[in-house]
Amino acid sequence: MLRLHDTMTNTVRPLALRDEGKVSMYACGPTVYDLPHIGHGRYVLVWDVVRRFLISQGLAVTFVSNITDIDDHIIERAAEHGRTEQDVAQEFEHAWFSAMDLLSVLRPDAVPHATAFIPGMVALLERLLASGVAYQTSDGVYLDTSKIADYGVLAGQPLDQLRAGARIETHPEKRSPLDFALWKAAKAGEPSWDAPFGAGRPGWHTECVVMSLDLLGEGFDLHVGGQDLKFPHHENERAQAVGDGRVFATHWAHSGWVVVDGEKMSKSLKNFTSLTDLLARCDARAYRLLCLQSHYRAPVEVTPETIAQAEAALQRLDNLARRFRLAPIGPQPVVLSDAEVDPELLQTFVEAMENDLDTPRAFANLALAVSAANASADAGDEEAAGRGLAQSVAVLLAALGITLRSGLGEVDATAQDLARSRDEARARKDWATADRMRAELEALGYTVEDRNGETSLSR
RNA sequence: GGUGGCGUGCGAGAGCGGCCCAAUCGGACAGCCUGCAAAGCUGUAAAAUCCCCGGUUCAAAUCCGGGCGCCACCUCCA
Repeated sequence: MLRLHDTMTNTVRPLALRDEGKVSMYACGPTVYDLPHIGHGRYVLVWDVVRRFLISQGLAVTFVSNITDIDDHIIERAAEHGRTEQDVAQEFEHAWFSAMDLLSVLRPDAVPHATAFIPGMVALLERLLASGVAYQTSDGVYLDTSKIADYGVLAGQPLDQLRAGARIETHPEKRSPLDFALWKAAKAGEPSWDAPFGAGRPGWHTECVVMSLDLLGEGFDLHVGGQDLKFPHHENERAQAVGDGRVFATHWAHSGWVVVDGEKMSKSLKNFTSLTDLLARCDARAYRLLCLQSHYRAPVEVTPETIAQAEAALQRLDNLARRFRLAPIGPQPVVLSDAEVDPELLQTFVEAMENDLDTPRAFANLALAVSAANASADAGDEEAAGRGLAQSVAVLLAALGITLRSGLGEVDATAQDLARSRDEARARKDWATADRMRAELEALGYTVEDRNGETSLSR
């Protein structure tokens, strides 16, 4: 079983499944008020890899990830552009999923929208108010964090320290600076929903509890997200569930962030690139590979240079697929028990992955297999051991969400003729003509390689 | 102020007590292969303080203590 770092216990421990053979997993999704940026891409890739790996091991994974389609940013953006909140949310949700598709990130099994779960949230708040865990102020409903016994477990610091560090603007009606808004009372011109405790809209932390518990049930297996969601967001989600007397996620995992020149990529530092822009400029698989080559909890440096390095590494992998004429696998998930994979390679792969998702080591092992496959082909063993290894590499990469491209697609008639003429020229040792034809083919966008004395084309 | 983390070749980035004179990828150079290429393989240089100092140990990049430097979280943030 996969062993993952658990934020709550600060240990690496095996996933303990509520139902045998089934994994229930929740990731906080985007607030759709702007284009996704590279940091979103990384966390999404990390958890997609986890999900795919669990599936590859034969587990039935239910993955839920929400869309926050109402919040301050969306309202602000709508007001700026004279549009409705719904309109803004739809635009950026569309941009989000376009990017996800380019990245080969599997769609969640369910994509709950906050605005579709308001009644559940209202019901939760009524219960929390009734039991005294929440209280009402003139501008909404707040959670009384002092009523939550182990508040602060995810933050990993003592309560008084959290309070001391709280730099939130003072709010006279809040009982503690740590208390957070569950419901924001309606303001003129802003969207709102009716509720017994006054019209308004939900606070950010409220949606995820309601949606995750609704769709996955109490005590679901794994709640994931970026490190910066640990506190306050995840802490506050959990506080509401605990305050409601319910068992929340039993395992919490957090991924590291994207860094530029050693600094976290963020909007305020203006050092971010939108994911949409990145994917327009590079092979989306390269970004996945770059993320795979570092550990998911460590920061990863994303610059044009590191992307170019990953693209070069990918090229070598694609070359392998071309050499052995491998059929593409993916992007749908792979179940490894159904695939033919070199047993030794499979074992090292699974061992690395199960060890807190050691993708760098898993990839290093695959790279070794790539060399071995090529070497045995060089030795004239193209159809036996070499091919089996190459195929195994392709399967395991597919299990990580990377589909190799052989580039051996349709070659049009002109190119075929040229290739044939070139072979004739080469047979006569007319190198000048042959080289001119090679240049022509390259100009047409083909990669030209001589294989077994014949011109081999790919692109 | 508190909490967590990090510091490994030219770049990225593993390793977390012996198998490390430090994986893997990218880059450089050379050889083999090729008519020449491309692809590929092999090898070489690159970390002689694995930030520094001290300690534990038969054994430390890895553990402990102390420095120095950097980052993040404690506020919307993946």
